[in-house]
Amino acid sequence: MSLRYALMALLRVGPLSGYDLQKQFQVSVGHLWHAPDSQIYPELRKMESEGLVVGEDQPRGERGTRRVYHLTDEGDQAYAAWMEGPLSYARAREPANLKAAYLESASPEAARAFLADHIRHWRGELEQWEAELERIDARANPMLQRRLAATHPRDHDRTVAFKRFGYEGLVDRARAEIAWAERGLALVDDLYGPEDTVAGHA
Amino acid sequence: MSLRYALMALLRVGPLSGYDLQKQFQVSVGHLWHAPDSQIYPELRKMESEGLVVGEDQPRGERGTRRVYHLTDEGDQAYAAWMEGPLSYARAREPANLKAAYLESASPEAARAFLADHIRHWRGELEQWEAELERIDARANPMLQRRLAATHPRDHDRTVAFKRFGYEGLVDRARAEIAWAERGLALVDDLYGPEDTVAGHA
DNA sequence: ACGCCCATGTAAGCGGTTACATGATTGT
DNA sequence: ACAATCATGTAACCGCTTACATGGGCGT
Repeated sequence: MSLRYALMALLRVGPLSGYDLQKQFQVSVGHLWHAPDSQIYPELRKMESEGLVVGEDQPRGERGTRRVYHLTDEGDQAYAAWMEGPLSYARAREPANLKAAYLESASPEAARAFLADHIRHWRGELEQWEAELERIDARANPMLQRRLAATHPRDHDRTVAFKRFGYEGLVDRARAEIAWAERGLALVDDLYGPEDTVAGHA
Repeated sequence: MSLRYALMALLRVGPLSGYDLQKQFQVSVGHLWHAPDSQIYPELRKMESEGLVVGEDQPRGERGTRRVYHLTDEGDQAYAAWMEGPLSYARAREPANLKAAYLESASPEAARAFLADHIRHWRGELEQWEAELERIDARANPMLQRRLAATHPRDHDRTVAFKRFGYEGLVDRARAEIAWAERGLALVDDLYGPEDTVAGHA
């Protein structure tokens, strides 16, 4: 239910073609709310049918066209309503914690592999988000630049500060997941004895 | 895709009727993986059709029946395969962080309300999970008691330790969310000036 | 007799995933 | 000429949500 608001957040700074929107999405708001292009195109059509955006077919070369989407007043109001209203929270559904709670039924090797993989996954996410934080601080993200160019300089610090704040939450999350899984590895050592090192084959 | 493994984790300690399973689910593994009863009954039927469980209709009173589910060998193996294999991770899709990153387009009041609500939500979750941690430490959860009764005393510490570990991750998460949102409230004060207190109407 | 709990679902719809499908344009 | 990338989708399926639906059993 949040995809459309993520899309509108981008369209609010100016019209974009479906393709450009999708590309910008992947390197900006897509870090916060993932969506593949195969979901974005249909969602735009659906939003158009609901009057939130209008699509304008523009010629491209001889035969090609590209569809440029503009946010409508109605879309702007829907976005504002989402921003002003409460968020609904989904109940917990955490596969990693679920599995962790029953690790006594896994082999020690599988338990270690699971935890190592958890660390690997969240380290990867952490890198992405930290890199994005740096781009935000440097005001280097193209979408952010467009956004700042479209707003009064007086509001720039606010815009940057909130963007930073949103990503900081993800960074905190990733760090917490990594720390948790590291404690898990120590716990496995405690319960089963330290791992035979890979080098210990001889 | 994890629901069936959550159900099998319970059925592994012994057969349960759909109803009992659903009830036990809500007060144990349901904290880690939420599912309403309207999802559990059909999932059990589906698992039966795949041979993971068998359902046995037992008479109840004169006309009533209850369907008692047993884990099959095939189900046990599927559970083991899940435990031994890797978990697949979903890409980030965090409505709260998404909204946070665009809070400059909300009124200060809405921003504060959002953050306060975030804190309220996660405090509620935190309470649940901390209460569950206490029940784990006291070995007071009925499902945990059944589980321990069905396993060798030598393995009890492990079982309890991993269950604790799983919930600790959720507790960490909740604390991180609360700390983040509190920083957010401070940030809003910084950016817009401190809130007029409710008492400040005079 | 009544109400609460036991007991088990169905149906419609939504958001998302995965895989597939097609063709035009631009730069080398 | 060819490749990369621009550009836009469709179709099938899956897990989950929400609301609705029904009836028996048991304790007071």
